[in-house]
Amino acid sequence: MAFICYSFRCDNKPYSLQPNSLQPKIPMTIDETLTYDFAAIETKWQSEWQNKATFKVSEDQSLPKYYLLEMFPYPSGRIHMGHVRNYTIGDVIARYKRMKGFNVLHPMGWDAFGLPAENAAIKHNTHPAKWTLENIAYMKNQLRRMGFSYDWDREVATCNSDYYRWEQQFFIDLYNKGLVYRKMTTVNWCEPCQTVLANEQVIEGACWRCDHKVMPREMNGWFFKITDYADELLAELDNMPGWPDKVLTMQRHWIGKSVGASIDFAIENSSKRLPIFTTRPDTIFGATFMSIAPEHPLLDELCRGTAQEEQVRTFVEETRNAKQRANYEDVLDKAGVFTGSYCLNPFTNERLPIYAANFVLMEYGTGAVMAVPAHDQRDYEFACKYGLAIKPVIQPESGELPSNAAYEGPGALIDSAEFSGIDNEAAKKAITAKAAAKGFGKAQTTFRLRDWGISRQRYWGAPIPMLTCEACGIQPVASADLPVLLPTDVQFDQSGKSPLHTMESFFSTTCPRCGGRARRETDTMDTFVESSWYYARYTSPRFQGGMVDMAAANYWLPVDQYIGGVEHAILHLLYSRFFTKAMRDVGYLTIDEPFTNLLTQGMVIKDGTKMSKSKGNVVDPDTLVKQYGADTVRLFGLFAAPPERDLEWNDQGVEGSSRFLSKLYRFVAANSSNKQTEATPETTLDGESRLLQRKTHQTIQKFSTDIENNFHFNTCISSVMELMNVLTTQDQAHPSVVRFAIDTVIKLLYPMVPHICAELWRMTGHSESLDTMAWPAFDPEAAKEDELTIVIQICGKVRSRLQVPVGTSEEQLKEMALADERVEKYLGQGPIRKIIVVKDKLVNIVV
RNA sequence: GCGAGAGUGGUGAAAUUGGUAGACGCACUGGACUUAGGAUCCAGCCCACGUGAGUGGUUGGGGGUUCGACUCCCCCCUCUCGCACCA
Repeated sequence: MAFICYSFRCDNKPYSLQPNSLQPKIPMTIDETLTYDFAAIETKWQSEWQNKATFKVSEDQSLPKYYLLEMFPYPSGRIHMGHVRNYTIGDVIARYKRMKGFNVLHPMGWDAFGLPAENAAIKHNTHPAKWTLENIAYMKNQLRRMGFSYDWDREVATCNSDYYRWEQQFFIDLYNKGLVYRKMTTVNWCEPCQTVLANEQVIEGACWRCDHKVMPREMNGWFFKITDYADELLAELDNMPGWPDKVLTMQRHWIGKSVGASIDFAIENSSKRLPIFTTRPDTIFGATFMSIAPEHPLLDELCRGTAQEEQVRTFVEETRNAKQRANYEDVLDKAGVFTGSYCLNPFTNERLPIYAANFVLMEYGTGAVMAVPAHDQRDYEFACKYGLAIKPVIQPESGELPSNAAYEGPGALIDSAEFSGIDNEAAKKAITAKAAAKGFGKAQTTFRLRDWGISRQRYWGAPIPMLTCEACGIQPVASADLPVLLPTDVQFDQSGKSPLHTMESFFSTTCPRCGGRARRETDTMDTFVESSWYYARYTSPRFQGGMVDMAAANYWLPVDQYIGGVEHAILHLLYSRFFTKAMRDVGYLTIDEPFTNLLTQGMVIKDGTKMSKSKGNVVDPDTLVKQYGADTVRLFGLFAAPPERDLEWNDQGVEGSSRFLSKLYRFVAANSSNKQTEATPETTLDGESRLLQRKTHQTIQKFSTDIENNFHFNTCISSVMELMNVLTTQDQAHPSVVRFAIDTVIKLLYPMVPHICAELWRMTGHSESLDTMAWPAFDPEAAKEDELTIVIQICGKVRSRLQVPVGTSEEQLKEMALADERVEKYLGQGPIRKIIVVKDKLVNIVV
């Protein structure tokens, strides 16, 4: 093939061809036709994709479907490198799956409700809707500029009433099913955000959004009964091989199932009973006292009139203050106080003093714990501090009981009446059974998971479709009255308090049941409610008959591949799983789980830490795209690290990617006259032609394997770089082989860098669209090596190498190895003990 | 404290079932072409010794299994993430 050489000079005069070996193999140019003008190319193809609606999809029963989804962004103003990485990974998969013959759903939308909009509105004296919509317009343009292949016809913005009205309907559906309830309880309050947070939104004791310490507060709020699904949410995790173990583990832990028993202890001189939950009913004969939470509702009654009453009240007050002061990491020293009352162990009738203890949590179990200091470390420490009895009832199989700690391991029961001698696991069942038979206990499973509190005291969210009638009490809004529109004519004050709370035109309404005066709920829903079902809405985003059109949902769902940050391992991913199950039970969906495969991509970091404005290490995608083009930015993000790992941003690395694309462009452009040649390789080839042909097929194989194997795009790209290195140096190869190699490179790289590939595809004379091209297949025969390098080891150390034809027998290899000069040199001393031959790999001679 | 994951050149990272450690990049060094080079091309590039051929060492540290270990087992160190007295 001929190489055209131009110099890259300001005067633009080509220099003459030089015959020496230093002659550039790749032409350099600023000639208009050969310059990689990424800006023009990218704009051109983006317009074409948009004008031709290339990525618009519909339900086509004749094709296998593939639903690819990336976590939709919050329209904060501009996209950041994390978005770019997330969406690039997704786009590669979407384009790749299309080439593999799938009908690919690849939608995009906006998680558009939320606090930043409201705060920005207060600060700039504008409206959250305006701020949000402007951000969406800007960011959408940024995404277009990246060349992502979305079906924009399915775009969804959750702040649109067309979206949230169905969420309100669903809220009512859940209310009617008893899966929504209202209660007064201690909630997590974030003062700067002026709102309540769900447990999942409290990270290390602080607000997930503003990082401010969360304080307890007594409040009324609406709850989703996610705990009704705790068992299913947990059990299904065992059946989700497409999710990373890390996420499965985190969810298991969060749901936190404990199997045990609840047992009622009678209170002395009272008709009331004190129920406890324990995972160790086998140790009940070792209970020597009772611990209850300072917030326990019976505490007041237990201490009233006793000598200890004053002390108890002081203790409760002090504990509350200490908890408020404490930091997340602090474990308070165990402390407690005798209440003055006793309860009775139902198995022994022993009197157990009841203590209020600061380490007992009211939110878990029953808020009361039977204390077995011999077999629980916390109780042990407490007993030591207050001089309470320690009574061992489990004997370890071997060895003695520890003298200065609780023994929490297995063993046989001792001093436990008729259960003595029984293995403790068997005793758990036997003791629970007896308690149940006698009517003072039962087997019980307790979860760590709490119900999801979704009331938010802010404005910019979906109104909760409930009201309180003066006569009928709490009522859902009538379906016919939906949506409950979020009013737009509102005035904000600097405090952040929601204008809805004082807006009579909004909250003043009538009861759908009796027509009397009623007050609307003025809290709005947690924005995580919107993101818990958007993936379902994308299947039929304009459907006016409900949340989803079931036919479309049945075709597309579940999501085949979901991609997003691991920070949502619990929050969003747990809520979405719950929503899918609840939607199924209401009758909107038929699936059990929303996301078959989950890819949690790593963070984009720079200088060792996550990019953030406060650290001043952010890289702006716009600047990069302007400087290098979208394809280069995409390529670098894919090449620098595998998707699940953190990506260290490196400006010089971006240069490298840019260089590679320029080189590719120049090379293909220089060879684009090679149009007439058939793109099929000839059957018998030799020399450089054979070498290039083999490398091409090997690259298809390697690339296809790596993309299927956890989307390891970084090694995919290196394999194409290797092919390019061969392609640009083997200038004696037959034009048809070169042509085939070039076509292959373009097809392989297309999902990653679609603009340049589309351009080169056309430049090389193809009339069909690359967007609908099939993924290249490789010929295993053509990929086969003729010769192999066999390593010769002596005692495991590499001493020599042999070039042999493929298929050389083990015997031959052995002979050749022993005949090798370099081997002889090493075999001077000692007899050969053994020779290990690994076919096509190595010969190891042990002396 | 409990749970999960990770430690490989100057650097980002590669290494089928245990079988040539460091592919592919970046940075760096030398050279070519140049008025110039931040473009492009050629070459070198794990460490130590040696002009060289070569020799020895090297995947956080220490042991083990094996003909052979980045890979498997045990102990230790460091880092990251999740959980936070869950009875």
